[in-house]
Amino acid sequence: MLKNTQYLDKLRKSGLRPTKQRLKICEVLFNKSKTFHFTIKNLVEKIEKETETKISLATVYNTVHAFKNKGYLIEIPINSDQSYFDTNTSHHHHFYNENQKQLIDIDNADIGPIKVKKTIPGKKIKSIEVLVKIEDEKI
Amino acid sequence: MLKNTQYLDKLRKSGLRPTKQRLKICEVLFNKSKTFHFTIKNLVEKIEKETETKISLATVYNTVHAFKNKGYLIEIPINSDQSYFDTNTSHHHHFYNENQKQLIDIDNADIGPIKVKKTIPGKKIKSIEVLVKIEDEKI
DNA sequence: AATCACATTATAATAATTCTAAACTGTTGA
DNA sequence: TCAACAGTTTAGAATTATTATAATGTGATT
Repeated sequence: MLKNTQYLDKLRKSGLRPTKQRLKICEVLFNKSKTFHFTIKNLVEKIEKETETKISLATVYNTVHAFKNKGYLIEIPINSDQSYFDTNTSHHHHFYNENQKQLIDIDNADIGPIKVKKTIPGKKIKSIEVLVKIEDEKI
Repeated sequence: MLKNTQYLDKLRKSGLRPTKQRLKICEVLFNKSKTFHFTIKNLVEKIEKETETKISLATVYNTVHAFKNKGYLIEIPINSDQSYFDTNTSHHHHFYNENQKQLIDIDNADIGPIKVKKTIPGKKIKSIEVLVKIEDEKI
Protein backbone atom coordinates (compact mmCIF):
# COMPACT_ATOMS: atom_id res chain seq x y z
CA MET A 1 0.00 0.00 0.00
CA LEU A 2 1.60 3.17 -1.17
CA LYS A 3 -0.47 5.45 1.00
CA ASN A 4 0.86 3.78 4.11
CA THR A 5 4.41 4.65 3.16
CA GLN A 6 3.41 8.28 3.06
CA TYR A 7 2.04 8.22 6.61
CA LEU A 8 4.96 6.09 7.70
CA ASP A 9 7.40 8.81 6.71
CA LYS A 10 5.25 11.56 8.12
CA LEU A 11 5.03 9.82 11.47
CA ARG A 12 8.70 9.02 11.58
CA LYS A 13 9.60 12.59 10.70
CA SER A 14 7.51 13.88 13.57
CA GLY A 15 9.19 11.51 16.00
CA LEU A 16 6.20 9.24 16.30
CA ARG A 17 6.79 5.58 15.72
CA PRO A 18 4.72 4.36 12.80
CA THR A 19 2.91 1.57 14.56
CA LYS A 20 0.18 -0.48 12.96
CA GLN A 21 -2.44 1.31 15.01
CA ARG A 22 -1.21 4.78 14.15
CA LEU A 23 -1.09 3.93 10.46
CA LYS A 24 -4.67 2.67 10.58
CA ILE A 25 -5.78 5.83 12.34
CA CYS A 26 -3.96 7.93 9.75
CA GLU A 27 -5.84 6.15 7.00
CA VAL A 28 -9.17 6.70 8.67
CA LEU A 29 -8.44 10.34 9.40
CA PHE A 30 -6.39 11.62 6.50
CA ASN A 31 -7.10 9.33 3.58
CA LYS A 32 -10.23 11.28 2.74
CA SER A 33 -11.01 13.84 0.10
CA LYS A 34 -12.80 16.02 2.61
CA THR A 35 -11.80 17.11 6.08
CA PHE A 36 -14.25 16.37 8.85
CA HIS A 37 -15.13 16.76 12.51
CA PHE A 38 -15.20 13.90 14.95
CA THR A 39 -15.30 12.83 18.54
CA ILE A 40 -13.30 9.98 20.01
CA LYS A 41 -16.43 7.88 19.96
CA ASN A 42 -17.02 8.65 16.26
CA LEU A 43 -13.45 7.77 15.48
CA VAL A 44 -13.58 4.44 17.27
CA GLU A 45 -16.70 3.52 15.28
CA LYS A 46 -15.10 4.66 12.04
CA ILE A 47 -12.00 2.58 12.74
CA GLU A 48 -14.01 -0.52 13.47
CA LYS A 49 -16.17 -0.08 10.40
CA GLU A 50 -13.50 0.93 7.91
CA THR A 51 -10.61 -1.23 8.95
CA GLU A 52 -12.40 -4.15 10.58
CA THR A 53 -9.91 -4.15 13.38
CA LYS A 54 -10.20 -3.11 16.96
CA ILE A 55 -7.87 -0.56 18.46
CA SER A 56 -7.87 -0.05 22.19
CA LEU A 57 -9.73 3.04 23.34
CA ALA A 58 -6.65 4.19 25.24
CA THR A 59 -4.62 4.05 22.05
CA VAL A 60 -7.17 6.12 20.21
CA TYR A 61 -7.01 8.76 22.93
CA ASN A 62 -3.21 8.66 22.96
CA THR A 63 -2.95 8.91 19.21
CA VAL A 64 -5.46 11.71 18.83
CA HIS A 65 -3.61 13.69 21.47
CA ALA A 66 -0.27 12.96 19.86
CA PHE A 67 -1.61 14.08 16.48
CA LYS A 68 -3.12 17.17 18.05
CA ASN A 69 0.21 18.06 19.66
CA LYS A 70 1.96 17.65 16.32
CA GLY A 71 -0.62 19.89 14.70
CA TYR A 72 -2.21 17.22 12.52
CA LEU A 73 -5.53 17.74 14.23
CA ILE A 74 -7.10 20.64 16.02
CA GLU A 75 -9.56 20.58 18.87
CA ILE A 76 -12.65 22.70 18.43
CA PRO A 77 -13.56 24.76 21.46
CA ILE A 78 -17.15 23.97 22.17
CA ASN A 79 -19.08 23.09 25.24
CA SER A 80 -20.06 19.55 24.90
CA ASP A 81 -19.92 16.41 26.93
CA GLN A 82 -17.15 15.28 24.63
CA SER A 83 -14.30 16.87 22.70
CA TYR A 84 -14.59 17.59 19.01
CA PHE A 85 -11.60 17.38 16.72
CA ASP A 86 -11.08 18.61 13.17
CA THR A 87 -8.87 17.18 10.45
CA ASN A 88 -8.87 20.61 8.83
CA THR A 89 -5.98 22.32 10.56
CA SER A 90 -5.95 25.44 8.41
CA HIS A 91 -7.14 28.59 10.04
CA HIS A 92 -10.90 28.57 9.91
CA HIS A 93 -13.97 28.85 12.07
CA HIS A 94 -17.20 27.06 12.88
CA PHE A 95 -20.91 27.20 13.01
CA TYR A 96 -22.42 25.13 15.76
CA ASN A 97 -25.97 24.12 15.09
CA GLU A 98 -27.50 23.97 18.53
CA ASN A 99 -30.61 22.14 17.42
CA GLN A 100 -28.87 19.32 15.66
CA LYS A 101 -25.59 19.48 17.59
CA GLN A 102 -23.69 19.70 14.36
CA LEU A 103 -20.52 21.52 13.38
CA ILE A 104 -20.04 23.27 10.05
CA ASP A 105 -16.81 24.82 8.81
CA ILE A 106 -16.57 28.49 7.99
CA ASP A 107 -13.67 29.40 5.73
CA ASN A 108 -11.33 31.97 7.04
CA ALA A 109 -12.31 34.16 4.08
CA ASP A 110 -15.94 34.05 5.20
CA ILE A 111 -15.14 35.75 8.47
CA GLY A 112 -13.72 39.23 8.11
CA PRO A 113 -10.26 39.75 9.59
CA ILE A 114 -10.33 39.81 13.36
CA LYS A 115 -8.57 42.63 15.11
CA VAL A 116 -7.64 42.02 18.70
CA LYS A 117 -7.06 45.46 20.17
CA LYS A 118 -6.29 44.27 23.65
CA THR A 119 -2.98 42.71 24.60
CA ILE A 120 -1.78 40.87 27.68
CA PRO A 121 1.81 41.62 28.71
CA GLY A 122 4.12 38.66 28.35
CA LYS A 123 1.62 36.70 26.32
CA LYS A 124 1.39 36.07 22.65
CA ILE A 125 -1.60 35.03 20.62
CA LYS A 126 -1.64 31.36 19.74
CA SER A 127 -4.93 31.17 17.90
CA ILE A 128 -8.12 33.08 17.24
CA GLU A 129 -11.23 31.01 16.91
CA VAL A 130 -14.74 32.13 16.12
CA LEU A 131 -17.72 30.01 17.05
CA VAL A 132 -21.02 31.08 15.54
CA LYS A 133 -23.92 29.41 17.25
CA ILE A 134 -26.94 29.01 15.05
CA GLU A 135 -30.45 27.77 15.67
CA ASP A 136 -33.59 27.02 13.69
CA GLU A 137 -35.38 30.06 12.43
CA LYS A 138 -38.79 30.38 14.01
CA ILE A 139 -41.39 30.87 11.32
CA MET B 1 -32.85 42.43 52.91
CA LEU B 2 -33.75 44.66 50.02
CA LYS B 3 -31.46 42.95 47.54
CA ASN B 4 -33.29 39.68 48.02
CA THR B 5 -36.56 41.27 47.01
CA GLN B 6 -34.96 42.29 43.77
CA TYR B 7 -33.89 38.73 42.94
CA LEU B 8 -37.20 37.41 44.20
CA ASP B 9 -39.07 39.47 41.62
CA LYS B 10 -36.60 38.67 38.90
CA LEU B 11 -36.95 34.96 39.52
CA ARG B 12 -40.72 35.08 39.74
CA LYS B 13 -40.93 37.07 36.54
CA SER B 14 -38.88 34.45 34.74
CA GLY B 15 -41.10 31.67 35.98
CA LEU B 16 -38.58 30.34 38.45
CA ARG B 17 -39.72 29.89 42.00
CA PRO B 18 -37.66 32.05 44.30
CA THR B 19 -36.48 29.34 46.63
CA LYS B 20 -34.00 29.93 49.43
CA GLN B 21 -31.29 28.17 47.44
CA ARG B 22 -31.85 30.15 44.29
CA LEU B 23 -31.82 33.43 46.20
CA LYS B 24 -28.52 32.49 47.84
CA ILE B 25 -27.05 31.60 44.48
CA CYS B 26 -28.29 34.91 43.05
CA GLU B 27 -26.51 36.76 45.82
CA VAL B 28 -23.28 34.93 45.24
CA LEU B 29 -23.45 35.38 41.49
CA PHE B 30 -25.01 38.77 40.92
CA ASN B 31 -24.45 40.78 44.07
CA LYS B 32 -20.98 41.73 42.92
CA SER B 33 -19.57 44.89 41.45
CA LYS B 34 -17.65 42.94 38.87
CA THR B 35 -18.72 40.12 36.62
CA PHE B 36 -16.67 36.96 36.76
CA HIS B 37 -16.04 33.49 35.37
CA PHE B 38 -16.64 30.33 37.31
CA THR B 39 -17.02 26.60 37.21
CA ILE B 40 -19.58 24.62 39.18
CA LYS B 41 -16.83 23.65 41.60
CA ASN B 42 -15.82 27.31 42.07
CA LEU B 43 -19.42 28.23 42.68
CA VAL B 44 -19.99 25.55 45.29
CA GLU B 45 -16.91 26.77 47.16
CA LYS B 46 -18.05 30.38 46.90
CA ILE B 47 -21.50 29.50 48.22
CA GLU B 48 -20.09 27.65 51.19
CA LYS B 49 -17.65 30.41 52.00
CA GLU B 50 -19.91 33.40 51.47
CA THR B 51 -23.20 32.15 52.82
CA GLU B 52 -22.03 29.52 55.28
CA THR B 53 -24.70 27.17 54.07
CA LYS B 54 -24.52 24.05 52.03
CA ILE B 55 -26.52 23.68 48.86
CA SER B 56 -26.75 20.30 47.23
CA LEU B 57 -24.50 19.87 44.20
CA ALA B 58 -27.48 18.79 42.11
CA THR B 59 -29.26 22.03 42.97
CA VAL B 60 -26.25 24.07 41.95
CA TYR B 61 -26.22 22.29 38.59
CA ASN B 62 -29.96 22.71 38.19
CA THR B 63 -29.86 26.38 39.08
CA VAL B 64 -26.90 27.23 36.89
CA HIS B 65 -28.60 25.56 33.95
CA ALA B 66 -31.88 27.28 34.71
CA PHE B 67 -30.10 30.64 34.87
CA LYS B 68 -28.25 29.88 31.69
CA ASN B 69 -31.50 29.05 29.90
CA LYS B 70 -33.00 32.30 31.10
CA GLY B 71 -29.98 34.18 29.82
CA TYR B 72 -28.68 35.26 33.23
CA LEU B 73 -25.45 33.37 32.65
CA ILE B 74 -23.59 32.35 29.57
CA GLU B 75 -21.43 29.33 29.07
CA ILE B 76 -18.02 29.98 27.60
CA PRO B 77 -17.06 27.64 24.78
CA ILE B 78 -13.75 26.19 25.76
CA ASN B 79 -12.38 22.70 25.90
CA SER B 80 -11.85 21.88 29.47
CA ASP B 81 -12.66 19.06 31.80
CA GLN B 82 -15.31 21.31 33.26
CA SER B 83 -17.69 23.98 32.00
CA TYR B 84 -16.98 27.65 32.48
CA PHE B 85 -19.77 30.15 33.00
CA ASP B 86 -19.77 33.92 32.90
CA THR B 87 -21.95 36.35 34.80
CA ASN B 88 -21.25 38.91 32.09
CA THR B 89 -23.94 38.18 29.56
CA SER B 90 -23.28 41.16 27.35
CA HIS B 91 -21.71 40.47 24.03
CA HIS B 92 -18.00 40.05 24.57
CA HIS B 93 -15.14 37.66 24.00
CA HIS B 94 -12.34 35.89 25.82
CA PHE B 95 -8.68 35.28 26.07
CA TYR B 96 -7.79 31.86 27.31
CA ASN B 97 -4.39 31.67 28.87
CA GLU B 98 -3.27 28.16 28.11
CA ASN B 99 -0.37 28.21 30.53
CA GLN B 100 -2.34 29.28 33.55
CA LYS B 101 -5.73 27.99 32.41
CA GLN B 102 -7.23 31.38 33.01
CA LEU B 103 -9.98 33.31 31.26
CA ILE B 104 -9.85 37.04 30.60
CA ASP B 105 -12.66 39.13 29.16
CA ILE B 106 -12.24 41.03 25.93
CA ASP B 107 -14.70 43.86 25.46
CA ASN B 108 -16.74 43.73 22.34
CA ALA B 109 -15.14 47.04 21.35
CA ASP B 110 -11.69 45.44 21.52
CA ILE B 111 -12.56 42.98 18.80
CA GLY B 112 -13.46 44.59 15.49
CA PRO B 113 -16.95 43.83 14.21
CA ILE B 114 -17.20 40.28 12.94
CA LYS B 115 -18.71 39.74 9.54
CA VAL B 116 -20.10 36.31 8.88
CA LYS B 117 -20.34 36.05 5.12
CA LYS B 118 -21.68 32.52 5.05
CA THR B 119 -25.27 31.67 5.88
CA ILE B 120 -27.06 28.42 6.51
CA PRO B 121 -30.59 28.21 5.11
CA GLY B 122 -33.28 28.02 7.78
CA LYS B 123 -30.86 28.95 10.54
CA LYS B 124 -30.32 32.19 12.31
CA ILE B 125 -27.29 33.32 14.23
CA LYS B 126 -27.68 33.04 17.96
CA SER B 127 -24.28 34.22 19.05
CA ILE B 128 -20.79 34.93 17.79
CA GLU B 129 -18.00 34.13 20.18
CA VAL B 130 -14.32 34.70 19.73
CA LEU B 131 -11.81 32.76 21.75
CA VAL B 132 -8.25 34.03 21.60
CA LYS B 133 -5.84 31.50 22.97
CA ILE B 134 -2.70 33.02 24.39
CA GLU B 135 0.49 31.56 25.78
CA ASP B 136 3.68 32.74 27.45
CA GLU B 137 6.02 34.60 25.18
CA LYS B 138 9.26 32.70 24.75
CA ILE B 139 12.16 35.03 25.45
C1' DA C 1 18.94 -11.37 16.84
C1' DA C 2 19.34 -8.72 21.27
C1' DT C 3 18.20 -4.71 23.42
C1' DC C 4 15.64 -0.83 24.79
C1' DA C 5 12.74 2.88 24.65
C1' DC C 6 8.42 3.74 23.17
C1' DA C 7 3.45 1.93 22.32
C1' DT C 8 -0.48 -0.73 23.12
C1' DT C 9 -3.64 -2.86 25.94
C1' DA C 10 -7.23 -4.07 29.37
C1' DT C 11 -8.63 -2.50 33.23
C1' DA C 12 -9.06 0.50 37.06
C1' DA C 13 -9.44 5.13 38.66
C1' DT C 14 -11.07 9.73 38.38
C1' DA C 15 -14.14 13.28 37.84
C1' DA C 16 -17.84 15.98 35.78
C1' DT C 17 -22.41 15.68 35.03
C1' DT C 18 -27.05 13.65 34.98
C1' DC C 19 -30.60 10.73 36.91
C1' DT C 20 -33.75 9.09 40.49
C1' DA C 21 -37.10 9.00 43.71
C1' DA C 22 -38.34 10.57 48.09
C1' DA C 23 -38.99 14.58 50.94
C1' DC C 24 -39.85 19.43 50.94
C1' DT C 25 -41.82 24.05 49.87
C1' DG C 26 -43.78 28.10 47.22
C1' DT C 27 -48.07 29.19 45.21
C1' DT C 28 -52.78 29.10 44.38
C1' DG C 29 -57.47 28.93 45.24
C1' DA C 30 -61.09 27.76 48.37
C1' DT D 1 -55.56 30.43 56.58
C1' DC D 2 -54.66 26.21 54.85
C1' DA D 3 -54.95 22.18 51.79
C1' DA D 4 -53.34 20.60 47.58
C1' DC D 5 -50.26 20.43 43.97
C1' DA D 6 -46.65 21.31 40.99
C1' DG D 7 -42.15 22.59 41.07
C1' DT D 8 -37.73 22.10 43.81
C1' DT D 9 -34.22 20.15 46.63
C1' DT D 10 -31.65 16.44 48.12
C1' DA D 11 -28.41 12.46 48.75
C1' DG D 12 -26.85 9.15 46.51
C1' DA D 13 -26.49 6.23 42.51
C1' DA D 14 -25.65 5.98 37.64
C1' DT D 15 -23.50 7.46 33.58
C1' DT D 16 -19.93 8.87 30.78
C1' DA D 17 -15.66 10.95 29.04
C1' DT D 18 -11.13 10.91 30.00
C1' DT D 19 -6.76 9.68 32.31
C1' DA D 20 -3.72 6.56 34.90
C1' DT D 21 -1.54 2.05 35.57
C1' DA D 22 1.27 -1.58 34.83
C1' DA D 23 2.07 -5.55 32.18
C1' DT D 24 2.93 -6.98 27.55
C1' DG D 25 4.24 -6.06 22.85
C1' DT D 26 6.96 -3.98 19.08
C1' DG D 27 9.79 -0.70 16.06
C1' DA D 28 14.48 0.92 15.79
C1' DT D 29 19.23 0.44 16.50
C1' DT D 30 23.19 -2.15 17.15
